[in-house]
Amino acid sequence: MSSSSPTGQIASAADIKQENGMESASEGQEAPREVAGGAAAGLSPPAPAPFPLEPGDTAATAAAARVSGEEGAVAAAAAAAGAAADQVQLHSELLGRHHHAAAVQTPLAFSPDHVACVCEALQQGGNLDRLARFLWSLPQSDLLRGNESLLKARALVAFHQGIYPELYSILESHSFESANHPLLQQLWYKARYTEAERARGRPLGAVDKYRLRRKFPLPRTIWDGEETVYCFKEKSRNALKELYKQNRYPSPAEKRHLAKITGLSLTQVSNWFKNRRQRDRNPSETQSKSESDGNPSTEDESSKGHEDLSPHPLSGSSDGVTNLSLSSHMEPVYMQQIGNAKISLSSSGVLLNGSLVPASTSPVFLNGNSFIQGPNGVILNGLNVGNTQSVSLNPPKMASNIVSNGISMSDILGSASQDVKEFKVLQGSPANSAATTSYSPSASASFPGLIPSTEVKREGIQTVASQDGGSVVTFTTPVQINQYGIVQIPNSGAQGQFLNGSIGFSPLQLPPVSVAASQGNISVNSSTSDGSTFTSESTTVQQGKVFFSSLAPNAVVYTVPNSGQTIGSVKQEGLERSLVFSQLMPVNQNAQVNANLSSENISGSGLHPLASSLVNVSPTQNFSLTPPTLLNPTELNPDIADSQPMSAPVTSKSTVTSVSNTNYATLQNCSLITGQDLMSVPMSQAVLGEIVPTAEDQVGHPSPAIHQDFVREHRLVLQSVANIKENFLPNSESKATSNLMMLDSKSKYVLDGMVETVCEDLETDKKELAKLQTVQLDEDMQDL
DNA sequence: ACAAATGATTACTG
DNA sequence: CAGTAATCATTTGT
Repeated sequence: MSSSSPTGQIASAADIKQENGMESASEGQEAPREVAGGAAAGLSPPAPAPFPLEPGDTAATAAAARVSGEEGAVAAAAAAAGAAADQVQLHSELLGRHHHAAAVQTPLAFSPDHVACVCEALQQGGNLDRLARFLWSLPQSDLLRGNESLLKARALVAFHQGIYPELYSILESHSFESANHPLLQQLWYKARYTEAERARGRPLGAVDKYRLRRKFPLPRTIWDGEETVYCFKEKSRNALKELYKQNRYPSPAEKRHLAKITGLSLTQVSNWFKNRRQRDRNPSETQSKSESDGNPSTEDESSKGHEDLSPHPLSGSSDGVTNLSLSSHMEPVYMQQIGNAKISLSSSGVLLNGSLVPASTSPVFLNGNSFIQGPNGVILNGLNVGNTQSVSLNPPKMASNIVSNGISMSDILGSASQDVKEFKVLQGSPANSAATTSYSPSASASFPGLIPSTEVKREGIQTVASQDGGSVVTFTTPVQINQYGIVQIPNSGAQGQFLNGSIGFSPLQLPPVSVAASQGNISVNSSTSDGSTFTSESTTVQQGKVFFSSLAPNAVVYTVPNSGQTIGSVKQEGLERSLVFSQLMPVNQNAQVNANLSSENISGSGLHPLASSLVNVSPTQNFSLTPPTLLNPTELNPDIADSQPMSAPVTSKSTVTSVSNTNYATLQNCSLITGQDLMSVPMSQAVLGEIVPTAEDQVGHPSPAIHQDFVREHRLVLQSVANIKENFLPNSESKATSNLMMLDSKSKYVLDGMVETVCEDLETDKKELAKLQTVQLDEDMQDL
């Protein structure tokens, strides 16, 4: 068909659609908001007490609340932020003046991160006027210049105020993270529509809008370039056709698999088949005769899909562990939006198994099957899972949040214009999909083919991983994952393998950073396809911002490249803001990063909460996790363990932890602003026991002993929760819990979801801004 | 503007 | 709950 649109720019429609909507359709339209809200509500409550955070920290509180998803909390946070905004002004001025001065001294200064947090909070709160005022008050400092949160805020304000040229300028001048694309795209189109409406004095029809979209394609700065036709990506459609050819009535399992592969929701897949059958049945009506006269079905295929059809284009790949790229494009951001949903997280963070870790840099979510992208972060979720399944994140909740970036997004946008509808859709779609959740179910999907791949994958996985089902993923160096869930490992012949079949994220690419690599760490950036991202970030990366590795099913390890040192500490010297995990290596040598997740079934639902939490932005800031390591018993030695603590520096209050669990490990943390800006979280080490998962034992029980020790030694809390699932992944109900913390029997707590993100800015750090004391900020916030 | 293509929705059935 | 048929709404092409 029209398939080919010209390369470049056209297509934006796709995105729109997604946003707008057709997708949303079935699963439940309105659900989204509610879901989000509802879920959240339950969760938050508990949080406060346990938190290590300091009492007075309003910001922190707000953040926490937000994380939890509770609306009220959010509102409160927003309010606080709003209040803060005024004061911030003053500070910001000071900041402007003194920013050179060491942070150390300046008592009143806000770091870019803080500014970003405030921006995010105000955005979420929907308080655009305040946001505008806040922006006005900011100094034109270089420090703030490239701050994405700030740019986003400026774009929102410009939109809200109807200053479209400025809006366009902002959107075109900076490459935004994919997580922010949905929102920014909305602003872009919405502004175009509004201008056109004003110009012609009458409301626009669907066709008019379509024309405008074509006329004003999205700039690549806010669009990954993925094209879609009638809402579906061509690849997805091809996969559907393939299966249809073989079987017009796919079983639920097949549909699920297809959904997973294509990134469409189960409903969409079902609708597609339904429509297809209907149209084949009575060609006269709908269908054009063109296709086939007689036998639509058969013919169709032949006619349409020649290429694909016969050979299985996709299928071949299935086996391939390594690379495949199906179609030409690699990395669209939205790509698969996970089928159901696209989730965007506002902040940055990483979700590992359900837990979040705030990452300063860029986040990616790797989920078992699906992947969610957040603005910055990545979630690694169960990468695969053993037997049954992977962990899935349910989008639903996430969705809501996501959207949320703002809860209020809609509000915001809505206020500006009438078409709330559109936005609504946006939100809705994700949510809906989420609801479906279907993704997870099956497990792996490695490949699109029509093949019921599950089996295959599993095998692979299990093998590698432990039997728990947890699988391990290893990347050697740069890894790329394509939409279909295949991971590519470029360089190396390495051994890196992705065991999971499930992982699917499209967009992620891991840049080959020499530095990182050398150290054995990998950094993951979420970048859009544009090279730009990477480029720019390279620095960051090198500094060690990132990465994660994971290990055993239980444990997760993060590694930080930077220092070189292995174990020990990561102090953060240079890095102030980024998170750093120190490293450790995972079991595999090869692997630089390992992610393990566990498997079993985690139901998607459980994750939701987490996800949701991510979404929010919170004032987190930088944090660093120190020690990472985790290791296997083997690998870890006590020594290491000891050492680590030291590293943990300074400051602050941190918290965090990781949980190991059998089923999955969670890492989370939270951050908050600390006096120093950094939080350090020591992680644990050994926590989980062995990396190797051999047994299910682990699954069942984490090794207590270790924990205890560990714990004691470090303040960290690591816990393994025996039933994480229960706690974490409970059904929808439990979501509430998630945010929070879990106490373990020993009374330690774990923070989950704290993260948040607002701090995407960490990047700004590159510049190495001075660290401003945040304390002040905190205080301010408190005051507020 | 018109028409075709396509995804989604609704009502009904088994 | 899955199928079918009818129908709507949007996307896309002319």
